[in-house]
Amino acid sequence: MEYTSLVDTSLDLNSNPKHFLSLLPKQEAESNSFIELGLKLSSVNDEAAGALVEELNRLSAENKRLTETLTVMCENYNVLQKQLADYMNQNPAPSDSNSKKRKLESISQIINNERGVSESSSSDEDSCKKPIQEQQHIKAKISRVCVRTEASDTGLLVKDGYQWRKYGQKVTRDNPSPRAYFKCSHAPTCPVKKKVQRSVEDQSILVATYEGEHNHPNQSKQEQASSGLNQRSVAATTLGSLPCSASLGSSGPTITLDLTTPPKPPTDEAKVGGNRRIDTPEFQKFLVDQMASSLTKDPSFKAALAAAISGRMAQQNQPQKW
DNA sequence: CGACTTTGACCAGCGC
DNA sequence: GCGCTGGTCAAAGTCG
Repeated sequence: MEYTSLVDTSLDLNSNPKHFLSLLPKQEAESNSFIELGLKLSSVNDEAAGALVEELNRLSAENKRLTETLTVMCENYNVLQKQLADYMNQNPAPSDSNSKKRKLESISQIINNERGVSESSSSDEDSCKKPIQEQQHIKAKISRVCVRTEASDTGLLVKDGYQWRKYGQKVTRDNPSPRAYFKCSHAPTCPVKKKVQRSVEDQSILVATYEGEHNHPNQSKQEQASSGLNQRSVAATTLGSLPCSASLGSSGPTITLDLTTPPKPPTDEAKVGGNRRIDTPEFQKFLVDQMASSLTKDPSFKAALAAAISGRMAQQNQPQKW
């Protein structure tokens, strides 16, 4: 079982447009830009387009670097898991069957820790740990999300679009920061629970552990969709409202890495309040960052772009009209 | 006044 | 069996 084979570490569809341009005939690729990939940005002036391309190139480079980092982490994970499997073989667990809840938790925590900090895991990730879980049954879907917050932000709030009701707080032994316990309060029957605690290594990172699956739609998305916003703008507005860099993977089946930390606008003034200086180059760059970040996270955008590209490639075989 | 948060008490699992 | 620990409950407090 290769962990790396289960994780798509590439986001090159959105962050490496050159890769797809290379799939096209050379002359076409040379004349093509991201604008011509169906994004209809023709109304944007050349300067803005150049900035966008430059930004995409920058994101591409960053993505590549982070992908390499993740690959190394995955390799380390595989090595550790192999060692763990060897250890388990040499020291078979006693057959007392009372599911060792805490033992399992500590094992998975070790594994998670070895896999890096800013990583969210999901049920698919759990399949990577099958040798362990085949021995120990896990009923609830457990996922972990790491969220970087402002250093000054001392709260334990992770904005993920759901409504949570805090029902407890504890100081745990292995971490001086208190752990907060939340239940999903949107639907009374929703069994999802969430634990939020600051990372031991980096106090600015909130580690949220989700247990279970929501049996209702995400409220914020629902509301915004019903108010006429499409998902892409929802993502943009959500990200824009977040004071942090978030890796959300609570409900999706895939591991989600936030490879582009949403940059803060150059001034708070540009970000909040009615005195918004939206015409400043800094704020426009911020918006570009936000949009690029949103687009890279949007699966539907990926699908649409893939469809556009494949459609475009299909057109290659026919007389070109554009 | 209802919803939410806080916080001490309680309970169950686990190791010794 | 006992103590430690994590998780949950529920009454009291807070807020809009």
